[in-house]
Amino acid sequence: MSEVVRRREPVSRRDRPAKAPLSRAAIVAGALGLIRDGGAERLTLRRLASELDTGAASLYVYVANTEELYAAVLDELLGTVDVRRGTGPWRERLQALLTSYVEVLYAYPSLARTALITRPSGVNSLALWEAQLALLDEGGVRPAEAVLAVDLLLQHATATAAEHGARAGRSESAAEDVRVAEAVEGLSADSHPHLAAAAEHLLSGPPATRLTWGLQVLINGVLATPRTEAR
Amino acid sequence: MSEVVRRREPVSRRDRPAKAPLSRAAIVAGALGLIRDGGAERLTLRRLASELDTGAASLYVYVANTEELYAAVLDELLGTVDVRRGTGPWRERLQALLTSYVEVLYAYPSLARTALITRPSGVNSLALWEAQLALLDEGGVRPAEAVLAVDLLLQHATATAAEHGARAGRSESAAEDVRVAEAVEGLSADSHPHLAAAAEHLLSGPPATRLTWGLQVLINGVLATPRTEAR
DNA sequence: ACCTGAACACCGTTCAAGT
DNA sequence: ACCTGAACACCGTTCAAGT
Repeated sequence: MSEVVRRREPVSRRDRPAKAPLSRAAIVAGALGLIRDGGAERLTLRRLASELDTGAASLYVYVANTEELYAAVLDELLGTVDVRRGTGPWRERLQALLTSYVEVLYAYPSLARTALITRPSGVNSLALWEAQLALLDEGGVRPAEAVLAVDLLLQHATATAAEHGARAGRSESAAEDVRVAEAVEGLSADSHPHLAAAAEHLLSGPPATRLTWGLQVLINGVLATPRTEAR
Repeated sequence: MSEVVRRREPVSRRDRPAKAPLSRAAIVAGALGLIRDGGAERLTLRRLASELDTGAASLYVYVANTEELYAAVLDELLGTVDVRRGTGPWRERLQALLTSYVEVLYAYPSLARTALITRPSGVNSLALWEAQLALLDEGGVRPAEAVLAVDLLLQHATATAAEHGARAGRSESAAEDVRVAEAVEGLSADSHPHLAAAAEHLLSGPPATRLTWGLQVLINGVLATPRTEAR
Protein backbone atom coordinates (compact mmCIF):
# COMPACT_ATOMS: atom_id res chain seq x y z
CA MET A 1 0.00 0.00 0.00
CA SER A 2 2.25 2.77 1.29
CA GLU A 3 5.64 3.50 -0.13
CA VAL A 4 8.18 1.46 1.73
CA VAL A 5 11.82 1.01 1.12
CA ARG A 6 12.07 -1.73 -1.40
CA ARG A 7 14.39 -4.59 -0.55
CA ARG A 8 16.13 -6.37 -3.33
CA GLU A 9 14.35 -9.65 -2.85
CA PRO A 10 10.62 -9.48 -2.36
CA VAL A 11 9.60 -11.80 0.47
CA SER A 12 7.28 -14.29 -1.12
CA ARG A 13 5.37 -15.98 1.72
CA ARG A 14 5.85 -15.51 5.46
CA ASP A 15 9.37 -14.20 5.82
CA ARG A 16 11.43 -17.05 4.68
CA PRO A 17 15.01 -17.18 5.95
CA ALA A 18 17.32 -17.68 3.01
CA LYS A 19 16.18 -20.40 0.68
CA ALA A 20 17.23 -23.73 2.19
CA PRO A 21 19.13 -26.09 -0.09
CA LEU A 22 17.08 -28.89 -1.52
CA SER A 23 17.52 -32.38 -0.12
CA ARG A 24 15.43 -35.46 0.41
CA ALA A 25 15.04 -34.59 4.09
CA ALA A 26 14.01 -31.03 3.32
CA ILE A 27 11.44 -32.26 0.85
CA VAL A 28 9.93 -34.74 3.29
CA ALA A 29 9.88 -32.12 6.04
CA GLY A 30 8.23 -29.63 3.72
CA ALA A 31 5.62 -32.18 2.77
CA LEU A 32 4.76 -32.89 6.40
CA GLY A 33 4.40 -29.18 7.03
CA LEU A 34 2.11 -28.83 4.06
CA ILE A 35 -0.37 -31.44 5.18
CA ARG A 36 -0.15 -31.13 8.96
CA ASP A 37 -3.56 -31.12 10.64
CA GLY A 38 -5.14 -31.93 7.35
CA GLY A 39 -5.85 -28.47 6.14
CA ALA A 40 -7.78 -28.60 2.93
CA GLU A 41 -4.47 -28.64 1.07
CA ARG A 42 -3.58 -31.84 -0.68
CA LEU A 43 0.00 -32.91 -0.98
CA THR A 44 0.97 -32.15 -4.52
CA LEU A 45 4.36 -32.03 -6.15
CA ARG A 46 3.65 -28.63 -7.62
CA ARG A 47 2.37 -27.20 -4.36
CA LEU A 48 5.26 -28.66 -2.41
CA ALA A 49 7.73 -27.28 -4.92
CA SER A 50 6.33 -23.79 -4.66
CA GLU A 51 6.43 -24.07 -0.86
CA LEU A 52 10.13 -24.86 -1.23
CA ASP A 53 10.64 -21.98 -3.66
CA THR A 54 11.43 -24.13 -6.64
CA GLY A 55 9.79 -25.83 -9.58
CA ALA A 56 8.16 -29.23 -9.58
CA ALA A 57 10.78 -30.65 -11.91
CA SER A 58 13.50 -30.04 -9.34
CA LEU A 59 11.97 -32.50 -6.90
CA TYR A 60 12.58 -35.33 -9.31
CA VAL A 61 16.24 -35.20 -8.46
CA TYR A 62 15.45 -36.57 -5.00
CA VAL A 63 12.22 -38.46 -5.49
CA ALA A 64 11.22 -40.83 -8.26
CA ASN A 65 7.52 -39.98 -8.32
CA THR A 66 4.56 -39.01 -6.19
CA GLU A 67 4.11 -42.48 -4.80
CA GLU A 68 7.65 -42.65 -3.49
CA LEU A 69 7.26 -39.25 -1.90
CA TYR A 70 4.10 -40.37 -0.12
CA ALA A 71 5.84 -43.50 1.15
CA ALA A 72 8.80 -41.51 2.45
CA VAL A 73 6.55 -39.01 4.19
CA LEU A 74 4.52 -41.79 5.74
CA ASP A 75 7.53 -43.60 7.14
CA GLU A 76 8.90 -40.36 8.53
CA LEU A 77 5.60 -39.81 10.28
CA LEU A 78 5.54 -43.32 11.73
CA GLY A 79 8.71 -42.39 13.59
CA THR A 80 6.55 -40.34 15.94
CA VAL A 81 4.39 -43.26 17.02
CA ASP A 82 4.99 -44.11 20.67
CA VAL A 83 5.78 -47.82 20.54
CA ARG A 84 6.46 -48.03 24.25
CA ARG A 85 3.32 -46.35 25.50
CA GLY A 86 1.21 -47.95 28.17
CA THR A 87 1.88 -50.12 31.17
CA GLY A 88 0.49 -53.34 32.48
CA PRO A 89 -0.18 -56.55 30.62
CA TRP A 90 0.76 -56.99 26.95
CA ARG A 91 -2.82 -56.54 25.77
CA GLU A 92 -3.03 -53.08 27.18
CA ARG A 93 0.33 -52.07 25.83
CA LEU A 94 -0.60 -53.40 22.40
CA GLN A 95 -3.80 -51.40 22.48
CA ALA A 96 -1.91 -48.29 23.60
CA LEU A 97 0.55 -48.67 20.75
CA LEU A 98 -2.19 -48.90 18.15
CA THR A 99 -4.07 -46.01 19.67
CA SER A 100 -0.92 -43.91 19.38
CA TYR A 101 -0.62 -45.01 15.76
CA VAL A 102 -4.17 -43.92 15.02
CA GLU A 103 -3.68 -40.58 16.77
CA VAL A 104 -0.64 -39.89 14.63
CA LEU A 105 -2.55 -40.65 11.45
CA TYR A 106 -5.47 -38.50 12.61
CA ALA A 107 -3.21 -35.47 12.45
CA TYR A 108 -2.32 -36.27 8.83
CA PRO A 109 -5.56 -37.57 7.36
CA SER A 110 -4.39 -37.70 3.79
CA LEU A 111 -1.57 -40.07 4.69
CA ALA A 112 -3.84 -42.67 6.23
CA ARG A 113 -5.12 -43.49 2.78
CA THR A 114 -1.59 -43.98 1.55
CA ALA A 115 -0.90 -46.29 4.48
CA LEU A 116 -3.81 -48.51 3.48
CA ILE A 117 -2.36 -49.24 0.12
CA THR A 118 1.40 -49.16 0.42
CA ARG A 119 3.18 -52.04 2.05
CA PRO A 120 5.74 -49.89 3.77
CA SER A 121 9.33 -51.00 4.18
CA GLY A 122 10.84 -47.99 5.91
CA VAL A 123 12.76 -48.28 9.16
CA ASN A 124 10.00 -46.79 11.28
CA SER A 125 7.42 -49.08 9.82
CA LEU A 126 9.62 -52.07 10.59
CA ALA A 127 10.08 -50.86 14.15
CA LEU A 128 6.31 -50.78 14.49
CA TRP A 129 6.09 -54.38 13.33
CA GLU A 130 8.84 -55.48 15.66
CA ALA A 131 7.13 -53.88 18.65
CA GLN A 132 3.83 -55.55 17.91
CA LEU A 133 5.40 -58.94 17.30
CA ALA A 134 7.19 -58.64 20.64
CA LEU A 135 3.95 -57.93 22.47
CA LEU A 136 2.13 -60.79 20.78
CA ASP A 137 5.01 -63.10 21.61
CA GLU A 138 4.68 -62.04 25.22
CA GLY A 139 1.02 -63.04 24.94
CA GLY A 140 1.91 -66.49 23.67
CA VAL A 141 0.82 -65.96 20.07
CA ARG A 142 3.00 -68.03 17.76
CA PRO A 143 4.84 -66.35 14.86
CA ALA A 144 2.65 -67.81 12.11
CA GLU A 145 -0.42 -66.25 13.69
CA ALA A 146 1.35 -63.16 14.98
CA VAL A 147 2.32 -62.06 11.48
CA LEU A 148 -1.26 -62.24 10.29
CA ALA A 149 -2.42 -60.59 13.49
CA VAL A 150 -0.22 -57.54 13.04
CA ASP A 151 -1.46 -57.26 9.49
CA LEU A 152 -5.02 -57.30 10.75
CA LEU A 153 -4.45 -54.90 13.62
CA LEU A 154 -2.71 -52.37 11.40
CA GLN A 155 -5.39 -52.76 8.77
CA HIS A 156 -8.12 -51.97 11.26
CA ALA A 157 -6.26 -49.02 12.77
CA THR A 158 -5.32 -47.62 9.39
CA ALA A 159 -8.78 -48.01 7.89
CA THR A 160 -10.31 -46.32 10.90
CA ALA A 161 -7.93 -43.39 10.53
CA ALA A 162 -8.47 -43.18 6.79
CA GLU A 163 -12.22 -43.09 7.16
CA HIS A 164 -11.98 -40.40 9.78
CA GLY A 165 -9.58 -38.45 7.63
CA ALA A 166 -11.77 -38.69 4.58
CA ARG A 167 -14.73 -37.44 6.55
CA ALA A 168 -12.78 -34.57 8.07
CA GLY A 169 -11.61 -33.55 4.63
CA ARG A 170 -15.03 -33.32 3.09
CA SER A 171 -17.73 -30.81 3.86
CA GLU A 172 -20.14 -33.49 2.66
CA SER A 173 -19.85 -35.82 5.62
CA ALA A 174 -22.55 -34.33 7.84
CA ALA A 175 -25.00 -34.34 4.96
CA GLU A 176 -23.94 -37.91 4.28
CA ASP A 177 -24.82 -38.99 7.81
CA VAL A 178 -28.22 -37.43 7.45
CA ARG A 179 -28.72 -39.26 4.18
CA VAL A 180 -27.80 -42.57 5.80
CA ALA A 181 -30.13 -41.91 8.71
CA GLU A 182 -32.94 -41.00 6.35
CA ALA A 183 -32.33 -44.04 4.21
CA VAL A 184 -32.53 -46.29 7.24
CA GLU A 185 -35.61 -44.55 8.63
CA GLY A 186 -37.34 -44.81 5.30
CA LEU A 187 -37.01 -48.56 5.25
CA SER A 188 -40.09 -50.57 5.90
CA ALA A 189 -39.58 -52.90 8.80
CA ASP A 190 -41.00 -55.53 6.49
CA SER A 191 -38.21 -55.57 3.99
CA HIS A 192 -35.36 -54.78 6.41
CA PRO A 193 -36.45 -55.94 9.86
CA HIS A 194 -32.99 -56.30 11.38
CA LEU A 195 -31.78 -52.98 10.10
CA ALA A 196 -34.88 -51.26 11.43
CA ALA A 197 -34.44 -52.93 14.80
CA ALA A 198 -30.80 -51.94 14.99
CA ALA A 199 -31.30 -48.37 13.79
CA GLU A 200 -30.81 -46.88 17.24
CA HIS A 201 -27.35 -48.44 17.50
CA LEU A 202 -26.29 -47.44 14.04
CA LEU A 203 -24.65 -44.09 14.50
CA SER A 204 -24.41 -44.15 18.25
CA GLY A 205 -21.47 -43.98 20.56
CA PRO A 206 -18.23 -42.05 20.25
CA PRO A 207 -15.94 -42.95 17.36
CA ALA A 208 -13.39 -44.21 19.89
CA THR A 209 -15.78 -47.05 20.68
CA ARG A 210 -15.41 -48.43 17.20
CA LEU A 211 -11.62 -48.45 17.39
CA THR A 212 -11.40 -49.80 20.91
CA TRP A 213 -14.04 -52.47 20.50
CA GLY A 214 -12.51 -53.46 17.19
CA LEU A 215 -9.09 -53.93 18.76
CA GLN A 216 -10.59 -56.04 21.56
CA VAL A 217 -12.44 -58.16 19.03
CA LEU A 218 -9.27 -58.68 17.06
CA ILE A 219 -7.14 -59.60 20.05
CA ASN A 220 -9.75 -61.97 21.44
CA GLY A 221 -10.20 -63.46 18.00
CA VAL A 222 -6.49 -63.94 17.45
CA LEU A 223 -6.18 -65.79 20.76
CA ALA A 224 -8.99 -68.11 19.68
CA THR A 225 -8.10 -68.79 16.06
CA PRO A 226 -5.27 -71.05 14.85
CA ARG A 227 -3.96 -70.44 11.37
CA THR A 228 -5.21 -72.78 8.70
CA GLU A 229 -4.22 -72.44 5.07
CA ALA A 230 -7.15 -71.80 2.75
CA ARG A 231 -8.05 -74.77 0.67
CA MET B 1 -4.86 -49.76 -44.77
CA SER B 2 -6.59 -50.75 -48.02
CA GLU B 3 -9.12 -48.59 -49.79
CA VAL B 4 -12.52 -49.42 -48.50
CA VAL B 5 -15.84 -47.87 -49.23
CA ARG B 6 -16.14 -44.95 -46.90
CA ARG B 7 -19.32 -44.71 -44.86
CA ARG B 8 -20.73 -41.33 -44.04
CA GLU B 9 -20.11 -41.50 -40.33
CA PRO B 10 -16.67 -42.66 -39.30
CA VAL B 11 -17.05 -45.29 -36.59
CA SER B 12 -15.19 -43.91 -33.64
CA ARG B 13 -14.53 -46.91 -31.37
CA ARG B 14 -15.81 -50.43 -31.82
CA ASP B 15 -18.92 -50.04 -33.96
CA ARG B 16 -21.27 -48.13 -31.81
CA PRO B 17 -24.99 -48.54 -32.51
CA ALA B 18 -26.66 -45.14 -32.69
CA LYS B 19 -25.71 -42.88 -29.84
CA ALA B 20 -27.81 -43.87 -26.81
CA PRO B 21 -29.61 -41.09 -24.98
CA LEU B 22 -27.97 -39.91 -21.80
CA SER B 23 -29.45 -40.94 -18.48
CA ARG B 24 -28.23 -41.66 -14.99
CA ALA B 25 -28.51 -45.39 -15.65
CA ALA B 26 -26.59 -45.13 -18.92
CA ILE B 27 -23.86 -43.16 -17.19
CA VAL B 28 -23.49 -45.69 -14.38
CA ALA B 29 -23.50 -48.56 -16.86
CA GLY B 30 -20.89 -46.85 -18.97
CA ALA B 31 -18.73 -46.28 -15.92
CA LEU B 32 -18.87 -49.94 -14.95
CA GLY B 33 -17.87 -50.92 -18.46
CA LEU B 34 -14.96 -48.53 -18.36
CA ILE B 35 -13.39 -49.96 -15.24
CA ARG B 36 -14.37 -53.62 -15.50
CA ASP B 37 -11.53 -55.97 -14.68
CA GLY B 38 -9.45 -53.05 -13.64
CA GLY B 39 -7.78 -52.29 -16.87
CA ALA B 40 -5.26 -49.55 -16.41
CA GLU B 41 -8.00 -47.04 -17.16
CA ARG B 42 -9.13 -44.89 -14.29
CA LEU B 43 -12.70 -43.77 -14.05
CA THR B 44 -12.66 -40.17 -15.11
CA LEU B 45 -15.51 -37.87 -16.03
CA ARG B 46 -13.78 -36.85 -19.22
CA ARG B 47 -12.99 -40.41 -20.22
CA LEU B 48 -16.48 -41.58 -19.41
CA ALA B 49 -17.97 -38.72 -21.37
CA SER B 50 -15.95 -39.53 -24.44
CA GLU B 51 -16.96 -43.18 -24.09
CA LEU B 52 -20.56 -41.97 -24.16
CA ASP B 53 -19.89 -39.72 -27.14
CA THR B 54 -20.45 -36.48 -25.32
CA GLY B 55 -18.59 -33.82 -23.37
CA ALA B 56 -17.77 -33.92 -19.69
CA ALA B 57 -20.05 -31.00 -18.95
CA SER B 58 -23.06 -32.98 -20.09
CA LEU B 59 -22.68 -35.49 -17.30
CA TYR B 60 -23.32 -32.80 -14.73
CA VAL B 61 -26.98 -32.86 -15.66
CA TYR B 62 -27.26 -36.30 -14.06
CA VAL B 63 -24.51 -36.37 -11.51
CA ALA B 64 -23.43 -33.69 -9.03
CA ASN B 65 -19.73 -34.48 -9.02
CA THR B 66 -17.17 -37.25 -9.26
CA GLU B 67 -17.78 -38.45 -5.75
CA GLU B 68 -21.47 -38.96 -6.33
CA LEU B 69 -20.73 -40.84 -9.51
CA TYR B 70 -18.37 -43.17 -7.68
CA ALA B 71 -20.96 -43.81 -4.99
CA ALA B 72 -23.65 -44.60 -7.55
CA VAL B 73 -21.38 -46.95 -9.44
CA LEU B 74 -20.38 -48.68 -6.24
CA ASP B 75 -23.95 -49.27 -5.12
CA GLU B 76 -24.86 -50.58 -8.55
CA LEU B 77 -22.00 -53.03 -8.30
CA LEU B 78 -23.02 -54.19 -4.83
CA GLY B 79 -26.25 -55.39 -6.39
CA THR B 80 -24.30 -58.29 -7.84
CA VAL B 81 -23.12 -59.59 -4.48
CA ASP B 82 -24.68 -62.95 -3.69
CA VAL B 83 -26.19 -62.35 -0.26
CA ARG B 84 -27.71 -65.82 -0.12
CA ARG B 85 -24.66 -67.83 -1.00
CA GLY B 86 -23.62 -70.78 1.09
CA THR B 87 -25.39 -73.39 3.14
CA GLY B 88 -25.06 -74.70 6.63
CA PRO B 89 -24.67 -72.79 9.86
CA TRP B 90 -24.83 -68.99 9.98
CA ARG B 91 -21.06 -68.63 10.31
CA GLU B 92 -20.44 -70.32 7.04
CA ARG B 93 -23.11 -68.35 5.25
CA LEU B 94 -21.71 -65.11 6.65
CA GLN B 95 -18.29 -66.03 5.43
CA ALA B 96 -19.66 -66.97 2.01
CA LEU B 97 -21.44 -63.62 1.74
CA LEU B 98 -18.29 -61.66 2.53
CA THR B 99 -16.25 -63.78 0.17
CA SER B 100 -18.72 -62.98 -2.59
CA TYR B 101 -18.43 -59.31 -1.69
CA VAL B 102 -14.65 -59.43 -1.98
CA GLU B 103 -14.81 -61.27 -5.28
CA VAL B 104 -17.07 -58.60 -6.70
CA LEU B 105 -14.70 -55.84 -5.62
CA TYR B 106 -11.73 -57.76 -7.03
CA ALA B 107 -13.20 -57.35 -10.49
CA TYR B 108 -13.38 -53.58 -10.01
CA PRO B 109 -10.26 -52.74 -8.06
CA SER B 110 -10.60 -49.00 -8.28
CA LEU B 111 -13.99 -49.11 -6.59
CA ALA B 112 -12.72 -50.88 -3.51
CA ARG B 113 -10.90 -47.74 -2.51
CA THR B 114 -14.08 -45.75 -2.85
CA ALA B 115 -15.89 -48.27 -0.69
CA LEU B 116 -13.38 -47.76 2.09
CA ILE B 117 -14.15 -44.12 2.39
CA THR B 118 -17.77 -43.61 1.51
CA ARG B 119 -20.44 -44.60 3.96
CA PRO B 120 -22.81 -45.89 1.33
CA SER B 121 -26.53 -45.43 1.61
CA GLY B 122 -27.73 -47.02 -1.60
CA VAL B 123 -30.35 -49.76 -1.68
CA ASN B 124 -27.91 -52.53 -2.46
CA SER B 125 -25.61 -51.49 0.31
CA LEU B 126 -28.51 -51.53 2.75
CA ALA B 127 -29.49 -55.00 1.56
CA LEU B 128 -25.96 -56.14 2.33
CA TRP B 129 -26.26 -54.79 5.86
CA GLU B 130 -29.63 -56.39 6.37
CA ALA B 131 -28.35 -59.79 5.28
CA GLN B 132 -25.39 -59.64 7.62
CA LEU B 133 -27.46 -58.46 10.57
CA ALA B 134 -29.88 -61.33 9.97
CA LEU B 135 -27.04 -63.86 10.04
CA LEU B 136 -25.54 -62.40 13.20
CA ASP B 137 -28.96 -62.42 14.83
CA GLU B 138 -29.23 -66.06 13.97
CA GLY B 139 -25.90 -66.51 15.75
CA GLY B 140 -27.22 -64.82 18.87
CA VAL B 141 -25.24 -61.59 18.51
CA ARG B 142 -27.23 -58.72 19.98
CA PRO B 143 -27.96 -55.63 17.85
CA ALA B 144 -25.57 -53.32 19.68
CA GLU B 145 -22.68 -55.63 18.89
CA ALA B 146 -24.00 -56.74 15.53
CA VAL B 147 -23.88 -53.21 14.14
CA LEU B 148 -20.25 -52.80 15.10
CA ALA B 149 -19.52 -56.28 13.83
CA VAL B 150 -20.88 -55.62 10.35
CA ASP B 151 -18.82 -52.45 10.26
CA LEU B 152 -15.73 -54.43 11.14
CA LEU B 153 -16.42 -57.29 8.74
CA LEU B 154 -17.02 -54.95 5.82
CA GLN B 155 -13.97 -52.91 6.74
CA HIS B 156 -11.78 -56.00 6.63
CA ALA B 157 -13.26 -57.30 3.40
CA THR B 158 -13.08 -53.91 1.73
CA ALA B 159 -9.55 -53.15 2.84
CA THR B 160 -8.41 -56.54 1.62
CA ALA B 161 -9.95 -55.89 -1.78
CA ALA B 162 -8.55 -52.38 -1.95
CA GLU B 163 -5.06 -53.54 -1.18
CA HIS B 164 -5.29 -56.25 -3.78
CA GLY B 165 -6.66 -53.77 -6.29
CA ALA B 166 -3.95 -51.26 -5.63
CA ARG B 167 -1.31 -53.89 -6.12
CA ALA B 168 -2.88 -55.16 -9.32
CA GLY B 169 -2.99 -51.63 -10.67
CA ARG B 170 0.65 -50.89 -10.14
CA SER B 171 3.59 -52.36 -11.94
CA GLU B 172 5.55 -51.51 -8.81
CA SER B 173 4.11 -54.19 -6.56
CA ALA B 174 6.52 -57.00 -7.35
CA ALA B 175 9.48 -54.71 -6.85
CA GLU B 176 7.86 -53.58 -3.63
CA ASP B 177 7.67 -57.12 -2.30
CA VAL B 178 11.32 -57.61 -3.07
CA ARG B 179 12.12 -54.41 -1.24
CA VAL B 180 10.19 -55.56 1.82
CA ALA B 181 11.90 -58.94 1.75
CA GLU B 182 15.30 -57.28 1.46
CA ALA B 183 14.54 -54.85 4.24
CA VAL B 184 13.58 -57.68 6.54
CA GLU B 185 16.59 -59.80 5.58
CA GLY B 186 18.90 -56.89 6.12
CA LEU B 187 17.80 -56.51 9.71
CA SER B 188 20.14 -57.66 12.37
CA ALA B 189 18.50 -60.21 14.60
CA ASP B 190 19.81 -58.08 17.44
CA SER B 191 17.69 -55.04 16.77
CA HIS B 192 14.62 -56.85 15.41
CA PRO B 193 14.63 -60.35 16.87
CA HIS B 194 10.92 -61.07 16.48
CA LEU B 195 10.77 -59.82 12.94
CA ALA B 196 13.80 -61.89 12.00
CA ALA B 197 12.25 -64.95 13.62
CA ALA B 198 8.96 -64.44 11.82
CA ALA B 199 10.47 -63.66 8.43
CA GLU B 200 9.54 -67.03 6.98
CA HIS B 201 5.86 -66.42 7.71
CA LEU B 202 5.85 -62.89 6.41
CA LEU B 203 4.91 -63.26 2.79
CA SER B 204 3.83 -66.85 2.90
CA GLY B 205 0.55 -68.51 2.14
CA PRO B 206 -2.05 -67.67 -0.49
CA PRO B 207 -3.78 -64.28 -0.22
CA ALA B 208 -7.03 -66.09 0.52
CA THR B 209 -5.55 -67.16 3.84
CA ARG B 210 -5.42 -63.58 4.99
CA LEU B 211 -9.07 -62.98 4.17
CA THR B 212 -10.36 -66.26 5.52
CA TRP B 213 -8.33 -66.22 8.70
CA GLY B 214 -9.25 -62.59 9.25
CA LEU B 215 -12.94 -63.36 8.97
CA GLN B 216 -12.61 -66.24 11.44
CA VAL B 217 -10.72 -64.01 13.85
CA LEU B 218 -13.41 -61.37 13.60
CA ILE B 219 -16.30 -63.77 14.09
CA ASN B 220 -14.64 -65.50 17.02
CA GLY B 221 -13.76 -62.12 18.49
CA VAL B 222 -17.26 -60.78 18.10
CA LEU B 223 -18.70 -63.78 19.93
CA ALA B 224 -16.28 -63.15 22.79
CA THR B 225 -16.46 -59.38 23.16
CA PRO B 226 -19.36 -57.44 24.70
CA ARG B 227 -19.69 -53.81 23.73
CA THR B 228 -18.39 -51.30 26.24
CA GLU B 229 -18.46 -47.59 25.58
CA ALA B 230 -15.02 -46.01 25.53
CA ARG B 231 -14.29 -43.96 28.58
C1' DA C 1 -34.87 -29.00 -19.68
C1' DC C 2 -31.04 -30.64 -21.72
C1' DC C 3 -26.75 -30.28 -24.01
C1' DT C 4 -22.47 -28.07 -25.55
C1' DG C 5 -17.69 -25.76 -26.36
C1' DA C 6 -14.68 -23.14 -24.33
C1' DA C 7 -12.47 -21.56 -20.44
C1' DC C 8 -10.39 -21.76 -15.73
C1' DA C 9 -7.48 -23.55 -12.47
C1' DC C 10 -5.25 -27.13 -11.61
C1' DC C 11 -2.40 -32.01 -11.97
C1' DG C 12 2.30 -35.46 -12.80
C1' DT C 13 6.08 -36.09 -15.60
C1' DT C 14 9.65 -35.31 -19.19
C1' DC C 15 13.23 -32.98 -21.42
C1' DA C 16 16.42 -29.81 -23.51
C1' DA C 17 19.05 -26.26 -21.88
C1' DG C 18 21.57 -24.01 -18.51
C1' DT C 19 25.00 -23.74 -14.26
C1' DA D 1 25.47 -33.14 -10.54
C1' DC D 2 21.93 -30.25 -9.83
C1' DC D 3 18.42 -27.15 -11.22
C1' DT D 4 15.17 -24.89 -14.37
C1' DG D 5 11.29 -23.27 -17.71
C1' DA D 6 8.53 -24.84 -20.89
C1' DA D 7 5.91 -28.28 -22.82
C1' DC D 8 2.83 -32.40 -22.96
C1' DA D 9 -1.03 -34.83 -21.78
C1' DC D 10 -4.10 -34.92 -18.78
C1' DC D 11 -7.77 -33.61 -14.66
C1' DG D 12 -12.81 -31.57 -12.39
C1' DT D 13 -15.90 -27.98 -12.68
C1' DT D 14 -18.30 -23.76 -14.32
C1' DC D 15 -20.74 -21.00 -17.45
C1' DA D 16 -22.65 -18.53 -21.29
C1' DA D 17 -24.77 -19.84 -25.28
C1' DG D 18 -27.47 -22.74 -27.93
C1' DT D 19 -31.63 -26.14 -28.85
